[in-house]
Amino acid sequence: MPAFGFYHPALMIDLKHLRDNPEHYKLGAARKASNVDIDRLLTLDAQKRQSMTEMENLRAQQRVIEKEAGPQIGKLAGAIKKADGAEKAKLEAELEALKAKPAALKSQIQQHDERLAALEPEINALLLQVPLPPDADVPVGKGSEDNVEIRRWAPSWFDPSKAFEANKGFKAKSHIDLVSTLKLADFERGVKLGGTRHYLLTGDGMRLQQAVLRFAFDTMIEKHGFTPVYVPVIVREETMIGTGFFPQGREQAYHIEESKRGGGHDAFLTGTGEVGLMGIHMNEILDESSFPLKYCTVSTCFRREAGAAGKDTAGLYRIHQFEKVEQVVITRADEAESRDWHKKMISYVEGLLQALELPYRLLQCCTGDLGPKNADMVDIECWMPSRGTGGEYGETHSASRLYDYQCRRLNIRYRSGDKGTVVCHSLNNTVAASPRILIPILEMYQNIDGTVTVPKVLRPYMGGKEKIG
RNA sequence: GGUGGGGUGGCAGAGCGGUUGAAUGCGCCAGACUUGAAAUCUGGUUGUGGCAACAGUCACACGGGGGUUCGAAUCCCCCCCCCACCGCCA
Repeated sequence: MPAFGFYHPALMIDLKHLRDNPEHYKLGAARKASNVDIDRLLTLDAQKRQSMTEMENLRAQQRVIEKEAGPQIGKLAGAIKKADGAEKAKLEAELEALKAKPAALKSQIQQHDERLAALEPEINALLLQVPLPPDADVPVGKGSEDNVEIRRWAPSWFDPSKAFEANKGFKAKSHIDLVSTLKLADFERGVKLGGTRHYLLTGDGMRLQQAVLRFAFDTMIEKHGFTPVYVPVIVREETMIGTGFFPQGREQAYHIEESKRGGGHDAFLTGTGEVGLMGIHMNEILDESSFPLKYCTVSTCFRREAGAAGKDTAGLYRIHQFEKVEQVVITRADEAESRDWHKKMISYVEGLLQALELPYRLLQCCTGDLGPKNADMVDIECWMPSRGTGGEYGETHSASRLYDYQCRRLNIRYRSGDKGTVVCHSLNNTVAASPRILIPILEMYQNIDGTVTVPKVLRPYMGGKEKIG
């Protein structure tokens, strides 16, 4: 593996493709409500290439002169040491003349070099902001309100089109009430320790979380053949940029300013295990025969929730720290294969939710709801009886299809016989995020007497326990 | 935290001011031999970018950035990373 080097700026997006298809990228940016100035980027890029071509020609001249003059300079310098008087002065003049030739070129080269240095920061900043255009089959829309439902599923014993009470014969309590009476979580002490949006999970609350995570993790490893990995959650900025979370998502991540303490480098806390998993092969050239790489991790996730002030302030829905089982697939650059994996990764989650017997629906996210790095995204939402009035679906999973956008930034490639080195494709999807997933579990499995039945598949992870409370 | 040693092509590992984009070995690809395979032999095999895009051609890159020099993988400065030993420690 190469030692850590900064990503190559040209690897941020496929610049060649952008030059050939500017309208495609402009339309893509517009549909994602990005205001990146692609025309400006193209202008600067053209200037840069022109300057580069001129500079390279000068360099080539310089190299020719060097090869001719170099040995002569060496000889003259030797002769000067031995000579004296008029002879010495003459030789010195010759030497100066020889040296002057490449020196003239050098100053011209330097001018181009300075021009390039002046252009590059703006070009790079623009390049980093160009989003991956959404796929043509992604519905155009402004935000989450324009997302399109794909399908629903519910266990035979629950019909989400009817109220909870009609299904179960009593009024649903919210998970906030349930965790309070059953002593599964402690918000006051969480806030005392960590501030707003912090919490403790206690007793069977903690145990239930461990059970879901372990069930989800084991399913991915044992049933679907994913490779289990434990990854850093404290990473360098390059990793955040490479995975596509920065620069746009910078405000969302906790920043550890180690450089201000005089040592090392700054670090950021990751908001998802995806960062660690995708970072594994940063700056590597992989063997095509190793594909697909299927990684799964469980990690603590940190999110500042900047811009979400006042939203979902109560309960376990939106918090700063949580646990998540995440799946990631890296594969060869093939659209059909990418699409196929996307479907598979979603089906793994459906299998899991069906095993847990939680009603859910699949949402095709519209263009306005996609992040910069997604060509396509499908959200999975679980039914949460206490949300809104009479229950609502709430997001619990998100499955992204990224083409080569992320691998390009991370510089992850493979050798392909006829096409040389090729940038890989990557995909990711949540497997289970807790405690958010505890909301539908607790609320759906609550009983009229205030107890909560433990879902069958989780009982082996709860010491056989069937009921909480 | 202290002291010392290092970062070179897919991997291992030479080179330590000029013709070295880089020896050698491994791996990989093609060919020869073979009924086939192995072994052996021969040749090929870094990446990125610009221009042309059939072939090609030019430039840049020896952790990253800057400097010295006519010329740097080789010398100097800053940064990042790794390793060894000591100290501390979940």
